[in-house]
Amino acid sequence: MTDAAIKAMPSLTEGAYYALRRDLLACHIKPGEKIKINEIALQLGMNASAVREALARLSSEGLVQAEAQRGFRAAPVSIKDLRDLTTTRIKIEAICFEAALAAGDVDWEASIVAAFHKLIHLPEFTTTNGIDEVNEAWMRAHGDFHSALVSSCDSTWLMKIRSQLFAQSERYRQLSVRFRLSVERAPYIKAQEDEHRAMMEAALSRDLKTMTDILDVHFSRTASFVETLASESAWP
Amino acid sequence: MTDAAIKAMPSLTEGAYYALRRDLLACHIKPGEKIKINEIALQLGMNASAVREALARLSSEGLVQAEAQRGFRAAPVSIKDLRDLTTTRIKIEAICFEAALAAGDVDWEASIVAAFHKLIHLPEFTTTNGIDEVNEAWMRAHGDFHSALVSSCDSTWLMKIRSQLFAQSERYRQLSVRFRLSVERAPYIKAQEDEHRAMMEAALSRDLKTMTDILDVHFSRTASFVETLASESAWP
DNA sequence: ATTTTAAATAAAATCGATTTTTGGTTATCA
DNA sequence: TGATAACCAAAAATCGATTTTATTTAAAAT
Repeated sequence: MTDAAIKAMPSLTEGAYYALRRDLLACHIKPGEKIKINEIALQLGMNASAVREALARLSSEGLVQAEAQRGFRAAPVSIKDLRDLTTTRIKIEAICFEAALAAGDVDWEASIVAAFHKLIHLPEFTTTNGIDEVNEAWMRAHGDFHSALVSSCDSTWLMKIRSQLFAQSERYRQLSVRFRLSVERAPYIKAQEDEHRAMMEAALSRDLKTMTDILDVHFSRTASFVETLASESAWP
Repeated sequence: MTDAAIKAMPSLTEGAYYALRRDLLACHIKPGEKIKINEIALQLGMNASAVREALARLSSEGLVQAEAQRGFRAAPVSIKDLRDLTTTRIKIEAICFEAALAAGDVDWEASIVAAFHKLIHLPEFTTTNGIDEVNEAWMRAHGDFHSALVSSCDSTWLMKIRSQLFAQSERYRQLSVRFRLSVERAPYIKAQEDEHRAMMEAALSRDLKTMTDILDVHFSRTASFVETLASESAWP
């Protein structure tokens, strides 16, 4: 987030919140890393209090950990947490989709088709000077596609829970692409695209069972891809 | 929370957090009510910054609403929200219980039996000078019983979500007992006790289907009891 | 050489004061 | 009279400084 963008926010605290959130999701602040309040405040050109407040918010969301008298650190990652997160997401997303199905009309269907169309026309990864990065635009489109699938779900609470879990998993995904890859990426990308298409079709044909099955495969496969990379770079 | 208890907390912010949380759950701070930071700070004998930080945390939990430049207010209540919350809780609690069943051993069963035993020996309401209050001890025992039912669930994420929703619904329950009652309470209490017993039995006999059915009835009935009272005192 | 104690440093937590914004009130003008 | 503008008090947001706590480093002692 640029300085100008931060100043344009409704408040400095909010600016700090979004800036930190973005850095945390992008793993620019690494999992488990100490967050020095003064450093961040200096960096964002604001007072420490505003940063503290933003961090307090993020701690309730599970993106940072707060420990009394020793400040804040980026929430750690672990295989155990990734597995828990994944199984939980599968269940929550299925419930959201069930509700979405019940309330979904033709506009909902159209939004899925549109989101899918955008998604398949973007590359997932870009390679600059031999360094792999997730394509920001793809990331957004991917999030939008999954959101579209459940967008007609009218439960505020379910959607809030869902987006919280989604943020967590984004962090794991980001983490995985930061490492040099020994695994071949092409089949992974192919499988993912197939699953996205199958999800769209399941939604359009209002097939809950198929959708939940694909969601399970989709989330599980992504998680095990992340796990594979994790095992190579030794996190707990 | 007493002053001494606040000072004993690991930090002032944490003291403010728990004090505010308790007041919010007890509806001592009424839904939608403006929270004046300086007032709270004065009241708790600490600086406004500490209070702000606590409020920031609570806003992520959905117990308070934050609006830039116009501070904080207790999260509002509404029939719509209560209904959404209730259906969401029914689903989440069912998932938690399913996981608990899978991992539950005899210790788990014992903890349920123990929690139930404590619960039935406490009165839900106490009447002091004609004013109804929820019995603090019953509240705790009730929470403990429901926790016991899912205590063997090993998913950190599910349990975190569950406790967030539980806190929200406690607030609605608290709200309901603050009003003079036109509805007869005895049948409500009887139904509730029967359901608790049925839940225990369903857990002990490892009967998922029965449990989810009772959870549905239990949460729905409690919610409609709250709704009945709400309609008499006109909240949205 | 390793553990214990003490001092120094760095960071977090807290505070009191200042600035900014808001919401309400009064005054002014068409 | 009704709308607009200027003012004012209250509250929120932000800041800079102080106090407290943790961590590191150095010194002393076993």
